[in-house]
Amino acid sequence: MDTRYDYQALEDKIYKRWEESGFFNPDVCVKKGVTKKDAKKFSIVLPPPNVTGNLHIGHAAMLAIEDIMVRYARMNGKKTLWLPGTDHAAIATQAKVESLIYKKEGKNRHDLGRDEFLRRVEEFAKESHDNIVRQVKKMGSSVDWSREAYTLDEKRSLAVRTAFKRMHDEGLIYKGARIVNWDPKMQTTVSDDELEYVEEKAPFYYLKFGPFVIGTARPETKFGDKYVVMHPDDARYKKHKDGEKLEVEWINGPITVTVIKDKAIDMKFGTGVMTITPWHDATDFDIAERHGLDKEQVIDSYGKLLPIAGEFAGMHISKARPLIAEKLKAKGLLKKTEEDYVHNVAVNQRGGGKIEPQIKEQWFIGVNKEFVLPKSKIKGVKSGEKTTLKKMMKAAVKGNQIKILPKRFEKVYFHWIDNLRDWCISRQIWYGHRIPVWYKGGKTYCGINPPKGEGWIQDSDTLDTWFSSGLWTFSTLGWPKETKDFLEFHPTSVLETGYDILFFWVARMILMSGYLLCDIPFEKVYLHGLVRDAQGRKMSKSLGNTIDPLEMSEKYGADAVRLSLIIGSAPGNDIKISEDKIRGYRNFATKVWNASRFALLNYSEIKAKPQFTADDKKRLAEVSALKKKVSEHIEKFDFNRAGDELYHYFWDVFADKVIELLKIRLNSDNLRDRAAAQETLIKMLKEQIKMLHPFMPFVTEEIWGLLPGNKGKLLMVEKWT
RNA sequence: GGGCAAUUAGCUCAAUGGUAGAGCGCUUCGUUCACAUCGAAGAGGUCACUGGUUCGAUCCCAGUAUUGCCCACCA
Repeated sequence: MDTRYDYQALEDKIYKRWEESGFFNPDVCVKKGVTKKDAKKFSIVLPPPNVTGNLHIGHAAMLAIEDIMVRYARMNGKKTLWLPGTDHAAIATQAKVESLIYKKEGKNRHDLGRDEFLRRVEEFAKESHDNIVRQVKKMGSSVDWSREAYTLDEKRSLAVRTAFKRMHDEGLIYKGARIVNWDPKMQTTVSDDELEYVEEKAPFYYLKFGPFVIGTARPETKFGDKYVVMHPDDARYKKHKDGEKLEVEWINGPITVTVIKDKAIDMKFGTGVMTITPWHDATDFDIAERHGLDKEQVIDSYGKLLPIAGEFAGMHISKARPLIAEKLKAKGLLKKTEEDYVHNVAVNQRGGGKIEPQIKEQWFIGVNKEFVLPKSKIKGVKSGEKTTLKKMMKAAVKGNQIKILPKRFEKVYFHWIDNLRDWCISRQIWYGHRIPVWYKGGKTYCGINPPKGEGWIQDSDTLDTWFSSGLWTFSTLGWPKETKDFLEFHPTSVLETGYDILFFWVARMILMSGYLLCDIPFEKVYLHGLVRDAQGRKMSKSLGNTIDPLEMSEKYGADAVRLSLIIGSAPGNDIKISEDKIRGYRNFATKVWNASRFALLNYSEIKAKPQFTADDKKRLAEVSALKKKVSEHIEKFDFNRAGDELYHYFWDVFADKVIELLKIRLNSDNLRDRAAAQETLIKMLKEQIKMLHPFMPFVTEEIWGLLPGNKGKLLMVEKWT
């Protein structure tokens, strides 16, 4: 046994042994007798990484946490499935490939055409996938590769089309002209959750509008204005009655406007009066809907003004804005300009442009539309009783059927549902699941397979990537077929992911599973924090503070990287990491190795019957007590404390005290005493190696195989107790 | 505007109703003895502040301050 633990040489070899054993697959475990046939299940799906490139340190944290749960469950005799896969990440992947191609060849997707472009994306996705698989393996993740899935593969596509059709036929999915977040750069809609707000400084104009003064940062939207809105309780405008008509001199001449009273107006903001642009603003759209007002388009999909803008038609809004302000000024309509007004501008999170709200024909999932669950397994939703997606999503968590940990995120979840609007699921991008709807003449057909007959044209839109992710807990198990896997492993035991995708993903899974299966997708949700640098800053390429888990694994071993991501951060809190911290845990791995080496060097087959001292018994009892504590912590998802206890017992007590005290007795002439010392040492070590396995699987597996009586055995399927 | 969290050693963070812990850093000493990727010893903290509950509060409660995050909104 070498002085040093050579993780570089060993980790890949160990992973290969695990893979070849087949024990990542629960069926093999049953077949080979390491798991009982009727054992309880423990199932978890891997949150599929996007095929946009490499795994980052956040993925490593996720893999470490999940692997601890999975290895613990497996060692406890559960029928354990950890199902891996990757996500096609529609818009993110398309944006990435588009930009790569543009940089390299100066071409955009339209230059290449849909087929060729998709071929390129697939090529990129494949490479990215292979890379991800390599990295997942490198971290020691005990996932069942035989069941690997991709959100865009054939089986998952069938699930998507089936889900779409069922929701479409129920009327939950509908096509409608509603206001959406339009990204003029990517030329697609994005959902509310995909927006990011950035502060922007812009001039803020106060304009004379008949007897009123209105404020705006966007004069370019004002061409179609013909309604002026104020709060019904606003005393200042009491004399103006709802529905009153006024003649007003405006940008391109006199217009007739109608007074509207609506409670959405904030009396304290500006003058308490505003004009509305229903086509280009969500709040305005809602007001217009409430009062049945006309909606007019002013800006086109590319951000250019339409003929309604008169002389400004065809001009891009960014260019037109100052010119319009000038014209207003010349006409004496501009009362005041506030420079450097700070407001938030919505931007497409996925590398897109500034959002221009537009009214568009899109596909939506109606979250307030009533339907009936035939055979509800969700507490709080009765079979045959009317419910809505919103109500159902709430009920699943409210009844404690799904537990979200840490518990504070339950509130966040409820709050999000309260604010939820219909989910826009269509995207005008090419990479993704094509909407399973076909048109011919005036006819529309929605089906799992294309309609028979000539001349049908499929809807050109694709689905929001989260539509397919929402099905992940069961599409990966074979749904819509009632497979053995599906019956055995669904609902899954735990869903573990970062709190940043609680809405995007966790909530959508509850929605999909609830409607399609009348059941919950998972029993528990454990949310981990975001990984930050030693100063608590977000890791980003521009800050240059990223820590690459692969590079760190090469340098210090995957076990060290895993421990550094687990220990020292409380559940749900952000995880701080630094190279120093990783080095610290590398030292621990070396410590474990050396202590084991010492135990082995001092082990011999002694015939004498060991005569244990009171101290020996006390130590062995200590280790049992430790196991109890560690088990409790793991079951409560408190991996930090479990790891911390193990670390300190091993180092401070076992290595520094116990071994030192046993040294004399290990050379004793009293054979019975010597045997007792040896036994105590090996037993304590074995127990600790076992307990450490979920946390640092590589070094412990290697040591296990070297311990007496373990030749050829695999620690990963040893019994925990 | 609403909500959530944090505030503990030089730095980054844990834990706990009974005069505080770790990693890294720092100081001193120590390598024939598993390990210098080490060991031993040590310095370093009115646990943000103010009240309250309690025999006792860093921990529970209320308030204040600062920081961070989430949601809504900014016409």
